[in-house]
Amino acid sequence: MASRRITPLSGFPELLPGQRIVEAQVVRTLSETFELHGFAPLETRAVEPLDQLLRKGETSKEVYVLRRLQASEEDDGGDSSGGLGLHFDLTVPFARYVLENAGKLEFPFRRYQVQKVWRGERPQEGRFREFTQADIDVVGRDVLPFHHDVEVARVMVDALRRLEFLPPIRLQVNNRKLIQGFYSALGAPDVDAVMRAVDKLDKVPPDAVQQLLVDEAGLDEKQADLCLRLAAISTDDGSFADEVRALGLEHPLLEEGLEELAAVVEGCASLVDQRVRIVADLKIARGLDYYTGTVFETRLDGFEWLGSICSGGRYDALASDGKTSYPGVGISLGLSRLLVPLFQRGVLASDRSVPSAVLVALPDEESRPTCDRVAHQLRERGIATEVAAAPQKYGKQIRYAERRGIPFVWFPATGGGDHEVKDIRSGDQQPADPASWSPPAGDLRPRTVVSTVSTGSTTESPDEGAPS
RNA sequence: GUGGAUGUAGCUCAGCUGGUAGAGCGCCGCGUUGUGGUCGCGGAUGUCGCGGGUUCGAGUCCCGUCAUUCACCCCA
Repeated sequence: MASRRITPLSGFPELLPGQRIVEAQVVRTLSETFELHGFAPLETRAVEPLDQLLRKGETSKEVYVLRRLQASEEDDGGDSSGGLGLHFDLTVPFARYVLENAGKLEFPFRRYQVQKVWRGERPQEGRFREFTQADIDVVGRDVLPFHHDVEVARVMVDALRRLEFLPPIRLQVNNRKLIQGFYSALGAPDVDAVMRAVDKLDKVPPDAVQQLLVDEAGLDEKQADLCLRLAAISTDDGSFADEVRALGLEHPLLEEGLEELAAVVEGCASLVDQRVRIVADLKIARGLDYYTGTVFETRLDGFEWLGSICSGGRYDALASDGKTSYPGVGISLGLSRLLVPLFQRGVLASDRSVPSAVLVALPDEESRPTCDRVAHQLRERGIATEVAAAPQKYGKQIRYAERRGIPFVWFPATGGGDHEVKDIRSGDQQPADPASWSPPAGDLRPRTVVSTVSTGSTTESPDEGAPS
C-alpha cells in the first residue's frame, strides 16, 4: 500500500504532550472556577441542523457541513432541516438546548461549556478552523435581571486571574443601548452602519473611519465627529458618563445604557489588580450580532494583535419558542487563541512532557515485581509514578527521566539495603520508604513554565492559582 | 473565499549570476562495565515542503499544489 506523505492540516492545530498538559490544567482551573460560581457543566452535540446554525443574521458564518459518505443525492436535500453542520460557537447550540429542555431546566439557568467548535475561515496565527472555546452563560425565562451582566463578567475575570501565567489582561466593556441611543439622538439614518464603521477603529485610523461614517453611514461631518468623540472615551471607572453627557445628546436608550455600563464597571471594580484591568471602552461594538446591551471584549497586554481572546454580551432574544423568550448574557473564552500562540512563541511550556513525578529505576528484569510494588505504593498516595522500561545502566535511566522532566528517580533496595530517591535537578539522594515518602507538593504535578522572551528569564508559577 | 510573503537536518539558520548539501545547538556512541548533567573524542543527520516544467545539469529559474504567515472578510 502506497503511503501518502503526511502533512499538517491548515487551521487544525495539534499540541505536543507537554502543551496538552498545560491546556488540560487550564481547562481544569476554568471548570473549577465556573463551578465555584455555581455554573453547571454542560456538553452539547457537535452538530446542529443547518437551519438552526444559519438563523437570522448568521448566514455569513462559514459552517462545515456534515454528510454521510454513502448518502445519495436525494438524501441530501430531502429532510426539512437542510442537513447537519458542525457548530461554529457554543451559544447557538446552547440556545437550541434551552428551548429543547426548557421544561426540565430551572431558570435562571447557569451553565459552562468547554468544547471544540469549527469555522471554515482562512487560518492565521490565533485563528483556526478547529478550536476550543470555554463559554459561560446565564439564561432566564421571559426576563433576566441585569445583575447577571455583572456576574458573568466577574466570573470570567475570576477565572482568568487564576491563570497566573497570563500576561495582564484588559476587559473592555461597552453597551449597545448606550451607543444605539447616542446614534439615534444624533439622527443617524442607519445605526448598524455606524456601529460597523466604528468597530473598525482598531485597525483603521480615525480620519478613515470618519470618511466611512460619511460615505457609508450617511452622517454629516459634525455627526461623524461626535461619533468619533464618543468612541474615543475610555475610562476605568464611572467617569465616562460625564464625558458622554458633555457631548450634549439625550435619549432614553442612551441614559439606560450609561447606567448599565456604569453598573458593570463598578460591579467589577473589586476584582481589579495589577494583572486585571476593567475599562468602559465606548468604541467596542461587536459587529452585527445578536447583542442588545452589555458587550465585552478582552485583550492581552503585549498581544493586542491577537484581537479579543474573550468576548460576549447580553442578548435579549437569542432563544424563543414564539410564546416564551429566553434572554441571556454570556462570555466565551477562546482557549486555542489564547494558548496556541503562547506555545508557538515559547512563552508557555510545561516543565514535564509526562505526568510522572517519579521514575522507579529497574536494576534488572528479575526486580520488576519489586519495582512495580514500589510504584504501586507511591500511586496509592497519589504520586504519578512509572517504572523504567528496560534495565539499562542507571545513567541511561536517569537520562530517560531528565529528558521527560521527571524530577525524581527511585532506586529500589537490592540485597537488603535501603530504598533511595534522588532529586535529579539537585543531585540530592536520600534513603526513603515507599510507604511514606512524598515529593514536595510543588513537584506532584507538572508545572506551567513562563519564559519572558525578551529577557530570556524564566519563572515558574503553580497552575492551581489561589486567589490572592 | 480574495490578494501578498515565506518553506533547506529535531531546532535556529547559511548556501553568490544554476555545477555533487553546510554551521551551531540538539541527538547517538565511546572515554566513564549501574548514578545523568561538565569536558574530550567519534558518528548519523536531509525525498532542499510536494508535483510538474525549462536545462547537459535545479536547493537556486518557471508553473501548480500543500503548509506557515500577513492583509481583506469575519471573529475566539
